[in-house]
Amino acid sequence: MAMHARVPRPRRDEVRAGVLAAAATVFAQRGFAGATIDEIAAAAGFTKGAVYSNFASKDELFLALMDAEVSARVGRVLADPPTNQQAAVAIGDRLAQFSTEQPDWQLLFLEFWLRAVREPAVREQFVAHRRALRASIAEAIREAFAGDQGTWAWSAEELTVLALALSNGLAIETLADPAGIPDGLLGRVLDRLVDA
Amino acid sequence: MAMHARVPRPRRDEVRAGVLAAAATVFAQRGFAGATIDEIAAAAGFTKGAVYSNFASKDELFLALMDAEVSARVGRVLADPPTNQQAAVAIGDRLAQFSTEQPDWQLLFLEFWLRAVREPAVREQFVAHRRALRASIAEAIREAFAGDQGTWAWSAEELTVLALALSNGLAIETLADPAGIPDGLLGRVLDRLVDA
DNA sequence: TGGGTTAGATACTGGACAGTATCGGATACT
DNA sequence: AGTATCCGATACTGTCCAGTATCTAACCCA
Repeated sequence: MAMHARVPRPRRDEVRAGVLAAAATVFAQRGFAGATIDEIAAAAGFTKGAVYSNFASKDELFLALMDAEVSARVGRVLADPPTNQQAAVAIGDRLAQFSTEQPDWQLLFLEFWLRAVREPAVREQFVAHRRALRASIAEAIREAFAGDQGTWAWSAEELTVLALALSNGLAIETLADPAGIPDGLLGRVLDRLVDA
Repeated sequence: MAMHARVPRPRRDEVRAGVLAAAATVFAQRGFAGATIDEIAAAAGFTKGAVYSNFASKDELFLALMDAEVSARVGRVLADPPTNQQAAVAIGDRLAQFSTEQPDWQLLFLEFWLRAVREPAVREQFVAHRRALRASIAEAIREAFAGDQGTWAWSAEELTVLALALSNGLAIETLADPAGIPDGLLGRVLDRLVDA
């Protein structure tokens, strides 16, 4: 007669979190279409059943993932706001870090973006998140440079858009061809852009 | 006895060109994975057989498409080179036009990029194209600003990378959320970057 | 003009995968 | 303890689609 070790079942939210984490890496590695629910489940140490027990569909899993990831980034950009003249550079470096430290995220971000452009439901969420992110950064910039903005060629919003665009654009070039792109370019550009 | 109208068969290169054109729109609309050979063939007015008669696989079709598209862009960026102080702005505007006039291509470009990051064979071609493009633009910049470079904060290569990154980054933001991004930003930034 | 060749059309195959139906064991409540 | 409920595992289904085998009409050259 076999002994049965008493193995408590993982709690539901642990399962959900595990699936989300696995989904992040698998989606990033394979792309949305290339990723399979089976692989995501296996990577999380579960089976397909667990995934469908927690998420209604592949799309919903994807959206939930986007929700979680973007919220986390917004938090990181806002945390510990720089308050001196180097704020723009600091923000630039922080943005650049996202890409270099976690290239997976850059891939995921573009996957989100591609789906957002093609599917209205995804797009709505994406745009909302993106605007929130921009508003947060613009506010941080405004605070950091309080009283100084008259001398700028840019509004805080424009500078935000530029920083994000540069960050993403450079990340794209860098991820595909690291050798071709000089380091620290983002910081230098931002510095020059805010240098009155 | 039925009459047979004499319908000449389209020439081979016409078929190939038609398939490539159809592939551009279908891939852009559906993404690489979402696009089917059947749909591409139908959009071109042919059947799957015609596609496989001209291209060995879906991957090769995609690569051929990128080849054609990128070559065309390089040509357009280099054609009629601006030779005055406004060169950077002109180049910036020209790049921005690509995204606004033909958003489809921006989608394709990113789709291709995602594939390049994930698949070494694709990546090789991508990097080669990208470097050729950068070299061409850098050369054009150098010619346009001949004798003037000593005063720059950037090398021609750096300026090229910045222009491309800004172009792509801004296109990403704009395509997802046109309302949130001011017009003409790219030109203004480039102007400021080269303003000694 | 006829026979060989080319190239696109048609019909089919095999595999992959999202989603579902059902099962059974763990948990929770009395 | 006994019973109901939850939730993940397992097994299955239906569909979609890349790629292929085969066919045939148009092309081309002698």
